[in-house]
Amino acid sequence: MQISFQPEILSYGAGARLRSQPVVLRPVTLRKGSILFRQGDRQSKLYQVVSGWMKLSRVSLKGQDLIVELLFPGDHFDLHSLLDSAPYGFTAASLSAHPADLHCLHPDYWSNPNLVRILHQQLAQQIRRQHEMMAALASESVEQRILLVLALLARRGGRREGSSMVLPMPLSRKELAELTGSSVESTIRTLTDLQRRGLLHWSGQEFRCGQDFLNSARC
Amino acid sequence: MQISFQPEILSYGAGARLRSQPVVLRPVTLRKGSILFRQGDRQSKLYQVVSGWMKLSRVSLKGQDLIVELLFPGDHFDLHSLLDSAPYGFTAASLSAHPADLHCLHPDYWSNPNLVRILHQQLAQQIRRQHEMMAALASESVEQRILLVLALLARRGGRREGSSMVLPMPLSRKELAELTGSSVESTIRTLTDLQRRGLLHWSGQEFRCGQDFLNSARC
DNA sequence: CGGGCAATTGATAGATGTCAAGAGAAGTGG
DNA sequence: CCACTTCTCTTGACATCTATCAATTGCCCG
Repeated sequence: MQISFQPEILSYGAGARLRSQPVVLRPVTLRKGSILFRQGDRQSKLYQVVSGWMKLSRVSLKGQDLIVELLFPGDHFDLHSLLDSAPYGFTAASLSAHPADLHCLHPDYWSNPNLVRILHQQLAQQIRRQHEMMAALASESVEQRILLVLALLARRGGRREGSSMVLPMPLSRKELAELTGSSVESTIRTLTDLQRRGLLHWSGQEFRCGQDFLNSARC
Repeated sequence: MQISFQPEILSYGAGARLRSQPVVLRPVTLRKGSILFRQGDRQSKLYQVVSGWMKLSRVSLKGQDLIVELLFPGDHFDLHSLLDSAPYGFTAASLSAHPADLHCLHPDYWSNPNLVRILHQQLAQQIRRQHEMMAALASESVEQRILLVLALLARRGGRREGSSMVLPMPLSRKELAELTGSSVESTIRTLTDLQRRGLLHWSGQEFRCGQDFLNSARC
């Protein structure tokens, strides 16, 4: 079952049209779980997520994957590989359970002031989310880290239903573990524990939990 | 004893001189361990580290501090608070054992293309370091995380002496713990363990270790 | 039908946080 | 200059969280 999710594709304003150039170079479609580029690749392009979700992940010394960033419709990547021209520090792929549609943008994005403003905004928010995740990884329990991810998903794709929140869970258990920096087993144990305590319910790819429960993830 | 450390203060090129405006608005001097701004403050200025070290830290839910970024002479901050105009997400302070000198830069930095290029470079490197640290926090031991910090200090202020590296350790044990996301006790235990195994020696604020030992921290 | 993968549960070991206590260093005030 | 306080650094004992290993189930896909 596909989760409906209204994309917030941003318009680039008059700047692009005035120069009568198309901003979108070409569309890209990814099957579920397929890789767009790999850690170490050298080309640096600008993509925008149109539908579906993308994950940016790196492998650690021990061969474990860590999802460094989760991308939603409207998000651009990779912003910082544009700033320096170093090779990609991570692998970009669609989530294992969902296909994704992307736009590969025209290389002269820097001449479009509207787009540049959007990119700067997204870059700053990305850094803030990373700080939050670093703090959580450093000093909080697996439960708190999962809560943080749930709060993120609620912000980006959740809807209220009475006093509870319904949020999409496009991630497999393995991906959720890679995003929270814990093992699959610990992640599952924590989820079932939350369900047993009546704080969280799920069916298929939808999670449901109390509003105040999510708020306890605030930093 | 003060550690000598050659600052790599970058020149801003002809752009600033051409407009015959001074880039440096005013100098700032911080005593050891004093706070420049706090998490939640709303003013967003651009500073450059001239001498000494700065730390950017945030407090987690449990009241623990985590050092999110360590700044060396030549580094600018806070770059991403300039991009959006949200309040600071962390507290900026000099290290507890060293004073620091800063430059508060003129607010029209965006019109200086040379400076913008430098800022973009530093921003990208900062994000890459954060990804590295996130991966380390998620899946590596305290020893590996300390090694990562030592490698960083070696890159930024170390010197070779024969086959071994001598590197400055401006951080107190507490700060080193906050930077590696572990408790002070675990940090100390790991350090003494490394010394007992003959891999690391220290006297005062200088650490000495083998080159190949540091290389084992590479990702 | 069979193979492979995701999800789940149990048992166990190991790493690390927490608490407690003491030594040393540094700052402060008389 | 000396007592006093305060903070950092250090070590030990212990509890607890979480990774790891192992095994089972169920599902999807060929």
